[in-house]
Amino acid sequence: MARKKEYNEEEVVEKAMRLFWRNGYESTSMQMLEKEMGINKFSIYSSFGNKHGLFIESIKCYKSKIREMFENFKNASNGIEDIKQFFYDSVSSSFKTDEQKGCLVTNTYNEFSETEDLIIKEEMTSFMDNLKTLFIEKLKIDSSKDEETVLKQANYLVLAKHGLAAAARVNSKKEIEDYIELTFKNL
Amino acid sequence: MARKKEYNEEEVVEKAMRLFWRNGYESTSMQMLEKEMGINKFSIYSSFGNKHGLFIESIKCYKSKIREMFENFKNASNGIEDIKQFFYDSVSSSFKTDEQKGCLVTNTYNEFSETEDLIIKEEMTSFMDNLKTLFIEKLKIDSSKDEETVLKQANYLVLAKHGLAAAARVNSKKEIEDYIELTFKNL
DNA sequence: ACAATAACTAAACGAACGTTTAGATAAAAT
DNA sequence: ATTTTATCTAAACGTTCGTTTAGTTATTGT
Repeated sequence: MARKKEYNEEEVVEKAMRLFWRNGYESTSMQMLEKEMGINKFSIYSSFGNKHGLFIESIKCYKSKIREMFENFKNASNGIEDIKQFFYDSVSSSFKTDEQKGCLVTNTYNEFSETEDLIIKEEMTSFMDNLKTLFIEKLKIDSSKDEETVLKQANYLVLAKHGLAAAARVNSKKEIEDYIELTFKNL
Repeated sequence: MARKKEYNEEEVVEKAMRLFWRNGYESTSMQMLEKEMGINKFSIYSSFGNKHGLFIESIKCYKSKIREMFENFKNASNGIEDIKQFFYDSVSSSFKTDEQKGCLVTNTYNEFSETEDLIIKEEMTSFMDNLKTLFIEKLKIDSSKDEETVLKQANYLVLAKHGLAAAARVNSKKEIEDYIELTFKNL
């Protein structure tokens, strides 16, 4: 055998994730990643293959970080009120620090909207489909709604969530809260 | 004197604008611009200084292209119904061709959200402030609304418009129409 | 103690970027 | 017709990018 790694892969990938979250994929250079992760290029390449591989791991890391929030959402039983709480939760990290903006998955969805990167596409689609299914589930708790209304409102909420994540990058807390309140006014 | 330019600056800047609109600023290279504009690098630099200067001119070109839509909106007198029509108008160009996605200003707003580029910031802010003022104006036509409600709804609409432009890049026509319809049910 | 080998540092790679420059071309002014 | 000068083509500039490679260091098993 030989010497051991001086870093923990899970730890450094979380640091990479935060950097990608802050700057996006293209704007984050290997040089910046070296500095942020505290290890050098050789180590990054030997652990993650290349920049793309590191990014995929970063997205998976992000997903696991927000899994708890998703579980809370899934297990709640107040219907629409839970969706609203989920909206608030999903922007709360933007308030806590002013470094992480919006949602990494949504940011990526926008940055890669014109790309043909199938791996990224799959990660995005699974996230969005999952979200829509959860919305439908919550909306159906109100049994007075017919199927068509549920689907329409689910579409609406997915786009609203998407827009919210985009807006969270540039708008103020007050503007965002006004937006969430009015979004749920009529559902 | 000497020979004349073989190209028209207004014409080539419009071609550049379409390319920036399609790909964003960073992803559009001078090489792509050469090809799309039909002139070579030297001509671009002598006419617009540099890539940044060309981009600023492209944004101005975009703004003048949508000015007509803004004028129609400004001169209409049906209040909220006009805002709704403006939302439909602002995504209609995404339907006509599937090349231009969303709104160039909003795309730029997102791409440059972390930058310190003051010229771009100013172009974005003036656009967004202008939009909000117009929304407030239209909302006030309904005199039963108090000031606070008007401001709250204006915030809501600005974010909804922002989100719509983001969503227009990735979502289907049906999803977008559902979104617009439900957005205005909350007012 | 020593050989084996994984993990480290640091320099270099080719490609692409935005930008500049040198030289050929063509049109207006004299 | 000749000179002047703006516009053209095309090659080269210096940087930065993601990636690879050569060589050093340190830890483990024998």
